[in-house]
Amino acid sequence: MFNEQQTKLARYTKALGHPVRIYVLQTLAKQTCCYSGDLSEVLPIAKSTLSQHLKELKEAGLIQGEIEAPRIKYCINKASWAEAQDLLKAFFED
Amino acid sequence: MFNEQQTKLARYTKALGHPVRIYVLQTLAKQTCCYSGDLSEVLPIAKSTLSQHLKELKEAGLIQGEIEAPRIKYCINKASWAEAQDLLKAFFED
DNA sequence: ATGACTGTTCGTAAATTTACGAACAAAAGT
DNA sequence: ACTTTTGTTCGTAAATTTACGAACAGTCAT
Repeated sequence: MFNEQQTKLARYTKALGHPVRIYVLQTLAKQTCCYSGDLSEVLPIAKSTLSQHLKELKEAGLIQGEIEAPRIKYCINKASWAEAQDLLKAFFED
Repeated sequence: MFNEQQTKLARYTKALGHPVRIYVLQTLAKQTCCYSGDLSEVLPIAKSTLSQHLKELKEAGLIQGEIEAPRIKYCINKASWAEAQDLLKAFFED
């Protein structure tokens, strides 16, 4: 029923659909990358909850985590980020 | 904790986060407007489910319904549509 | 007034989301 | 070895989302 673009767009926007995840993505997009702990210090939620949000963003493909023991450095996944941007651009340009 | 823009962006993207709602918005953005029945004929979901999705889009401000008895004509809410577009543009332009 | 048509609302159920603290795991430093 | 640091996973609970059919509520035509 739905084409690839519609499905992808829904997946990306769903991942964006929470203030915490918007904040995380803005932070990662501005500065290159950051650690989970950096976010945890600022955000008014439990570490475990943040971890869940990061997992969702990871599963949507928007971010990726690199191990930098004992921490994990999270960065934007530039390819997916660009794809989401393109899909949204096309979406609004109808 | 979150500013107005982040909250709004999350609200808009959350409303976009479902294939049915993406489809509806694309349809409304392409053609000027359409009736619930037109969508219902095409979409593989119950009328009542469609009605719920339309309600969500309405509550997010993205669409509006005009009574054209006995039907309801749904259209994009251009102001909110433009706002969502601007917020997303700014979001990706960081 | 009685049907036919359109779309919403209600009641319900299953799945998902959001959130927390506690427990756990991996790696580094002591 | 043991402790500290970092972050995930587990267990759980409450709220929300998605979906359906049935019932309802307007409006128009007969």
